[in-house]
Amino acid sequence: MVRNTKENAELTRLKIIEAARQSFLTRGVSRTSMEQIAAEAGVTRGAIYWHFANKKEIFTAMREQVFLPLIDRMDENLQLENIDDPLEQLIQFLNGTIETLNESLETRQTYEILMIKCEYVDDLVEVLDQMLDNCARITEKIEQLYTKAKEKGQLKANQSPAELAMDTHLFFIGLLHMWVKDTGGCRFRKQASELVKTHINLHR
Amino acid sequence: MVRNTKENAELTRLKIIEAARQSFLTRGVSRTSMEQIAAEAGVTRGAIYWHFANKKEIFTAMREQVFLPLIDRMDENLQLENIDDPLEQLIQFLNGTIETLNESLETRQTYEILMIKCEYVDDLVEVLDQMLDNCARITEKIEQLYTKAKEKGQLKANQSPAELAMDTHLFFIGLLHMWVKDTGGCRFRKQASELVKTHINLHR
DNA sequence: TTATATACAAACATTGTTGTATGTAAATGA
DNA sequence: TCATTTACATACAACAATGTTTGTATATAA
Repeated sequence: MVRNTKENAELTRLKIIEAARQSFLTRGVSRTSMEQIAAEAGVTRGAIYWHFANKKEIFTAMREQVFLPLIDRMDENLQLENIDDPLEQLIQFLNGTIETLNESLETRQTYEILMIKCEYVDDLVEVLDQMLDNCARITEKIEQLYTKAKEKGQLKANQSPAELAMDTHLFFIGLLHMWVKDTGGCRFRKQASELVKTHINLHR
Repeated sequence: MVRNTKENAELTRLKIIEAARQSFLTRGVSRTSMEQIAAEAGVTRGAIYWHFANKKEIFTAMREQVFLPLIDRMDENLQLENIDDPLEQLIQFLNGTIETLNESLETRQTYEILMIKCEYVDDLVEVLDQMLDNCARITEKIEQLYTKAKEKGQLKANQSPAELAMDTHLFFIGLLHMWVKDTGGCRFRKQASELVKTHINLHR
């Protein structure tokens, strides 16, 4: 059988992405060859070059598979109307990300690849820029929550929402990095959500 | 001239490391070939293979050039005797790292390579482990400082030094990452030391 | 002063990798 | 039903990279 149906074709496309993720994870993005991805997916390079122009396109597809839904989730999760406990909302948003990491293998693996199995050079620098933009958006959202919290008197005095948001955001970036690098699973992964609560409570 | 003196040989060794750093920075560690490093250093691959067994050894040498002195600095900078303002000491320690990044090009470049131009696979995973160990040591030091601060009544009540240390450490990891990724230099690099002060003051 | 080790350069052999071009059977549309 | 895409597999060409080997002029030590 040389030609598959449309559905099967989409299936092999997904198989290729999955195979790429596994290969990226064990060999790193640069050192992974198309041949290795093909072998892992049980197809030939021909199939890959049919679905993707090059390795970067597979990489992008893999990334979007995880991040497009995540961005959607963020947008709906951080609606500002009808919030009666902004700080609790913030905790749940941050811990929601941790939860996703815990529950979804592909999310976990993709984060790990993006953080420590990928070199941001040439065409991939734009990916970094996108991630920075995303970070800026998250900081804004956090700041809005802190503003609400301040209005409701949840915060200690003399703390500006902007400063708090930056502090929380940097904390969370650090936490995510340690969470991902802690592949042993002992030091950070287990207590991550506790750390989030502690952090927010420092601002109460 | 085929054979150099000892001194000149050491000089070419350094030239090779420097060339590697430049190449790693622009092409990433994996995509950098020995030939490219050689060209950048103005020597042949023969010279490189004389001084180093492979690319990983160059990488390690580059890393040690920056991190061995840095660890020394940390050890002497965080002596616990005769501290009368632990929180101020902590601020100065953290900002000292920021300062080093600002002043030393090679430190800056090495950090950037380690963070976003390097894939931690195979033999390089041990490098990650070393970095995690180092992180743990730093957290300990920070905790000791917070303990001192608590003894001196510098902290708000009901905050454990261990929790504060973890919070500060994660904050700082996040800050360093954003500092490095902020190659434009606008968003984080300029206000980094202000952010550190703000963060610590949140605990006062 | 001479033998030997040093600090490389140059050439070699092997293997890996990429993109493309070609082939082809089956699915799909008219 | 037949022409045309589609969804791949296979083969090809060209290059890139690595590690090793060999060659060699010169420091250096004895």
